[in-house]
Amino acid sequence: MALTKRQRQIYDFIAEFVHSNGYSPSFEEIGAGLGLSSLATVHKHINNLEAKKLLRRDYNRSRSIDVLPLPPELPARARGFSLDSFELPLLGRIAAGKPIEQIETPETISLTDFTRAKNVFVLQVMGESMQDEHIVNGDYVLVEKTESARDGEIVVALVNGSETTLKRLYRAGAQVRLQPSNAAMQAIMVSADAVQVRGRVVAVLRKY
Amino acid sequence: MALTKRQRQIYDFIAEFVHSNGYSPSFEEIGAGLGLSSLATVHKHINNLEAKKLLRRDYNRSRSIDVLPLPPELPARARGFSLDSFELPLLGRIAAGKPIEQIETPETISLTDFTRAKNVFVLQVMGESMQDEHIVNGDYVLVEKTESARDGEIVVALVNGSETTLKRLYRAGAQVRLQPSNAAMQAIMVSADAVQVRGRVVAVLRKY
DNA sequence: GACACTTCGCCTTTTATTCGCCAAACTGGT
DNA sequence: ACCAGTTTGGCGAATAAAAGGCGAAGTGTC
Repeated sequence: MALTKRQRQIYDFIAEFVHSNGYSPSFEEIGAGLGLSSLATVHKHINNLEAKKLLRRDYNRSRSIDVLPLPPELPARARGFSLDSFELPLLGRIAAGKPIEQIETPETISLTDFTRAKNVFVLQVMGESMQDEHIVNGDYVLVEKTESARDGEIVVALVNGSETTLKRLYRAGAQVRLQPSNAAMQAIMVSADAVQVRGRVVAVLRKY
Repeated sequence: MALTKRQRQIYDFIAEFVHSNGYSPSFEEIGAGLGLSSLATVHKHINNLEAKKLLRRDYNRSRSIDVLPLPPELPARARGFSLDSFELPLLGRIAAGKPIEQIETPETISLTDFTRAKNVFVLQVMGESMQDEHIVNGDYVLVEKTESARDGEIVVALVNGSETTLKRLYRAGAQVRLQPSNAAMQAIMVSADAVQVRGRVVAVLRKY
């Protein structure tokens, strides 16, 4: 009993609404958000979603919708994911205290840049070892799988076949310096052949 | 049994009051804080919130309201993924010096969380005003367009109709505190009606 | 006896329910 | 490939019920 596209949109809209407002939307707001002019339509959708156990609500109660968790997700591979346009408008630049500087030619920022290569994976960072780099506990790093890295790049490295770490890599002759980005921590010097590069960090993502 | 808009405001007001005063408000203070002239109205709201297990109090006792915690919000992961979504494998967690902790059930991290609402735009951050937040010069912030924001969220705000800034927003009665995340900078206090929220930051992205 | 909470009746606004009707999208069978 | 039947998605309007609000009089604590 899977969701239809439209049901999916309704569910997403409600979940998003609750997430950002802290209370549930009225039928009218749902309709407005999805371009529906009749509350009857909204009502029908809500009933369907309730029957599918994705929402719960009290009869005739205003704003009483509770969003229930979706059933566990299928592995991404099994679904065939599309790399369709994944672009967000880049509206301008901002600095505290100054108005937004409008950009003449509206650019977009594409998140597909990262997947084009198709050998990108994500790691969640624990701890504060990269704090001087402004990468903090809980952040996600997008890592491009590669065996080579250039000097100064942040890499995921396997040291002595056992420890995997996230550090900046600098070559120094036959040696390699793995430099953490935390003033309180020490760099590690190891011979080049004891280090295997697993990938390099191409982006950092933090969700609020 | 979700909250209505007004109930949410009442709850937030009481929680904020207790947080900043250390004791709970009288019905009159609640009424004054929310523009209610009748204590009967306040009373009704308190009863409703009590029925929803968000407050607890003793019958007929002054200032006896206890604020109960809100039910936990669904984690983003449990909320959304769309079928044409675009996801990257989340392989594990990493902390400098420790091996990658493998995740039992390979999760994925979805970037479509951000586009679902479809009213997301991007701003590039200039300057160091958010450095304590680990948002630095050149980073991109993904901003969800919205007029309302909850306490403590990072928002894009228009102040006095002219200045647009990126700050954390805290309500304090009829005033609003805009808090920069840089110890060297001062917070701004302005009356609530001089501030327009343009959007709230949902994610930070940094490209290398 | 203050003061703060409670209860009552009544009103307005907001929100949900339901009914009938139609179009488009899927489903299964020859 | 086509037809029939079912589900899904959609409209507007009339109806009904919560939710939000008021003032005033009553009641319980300190």
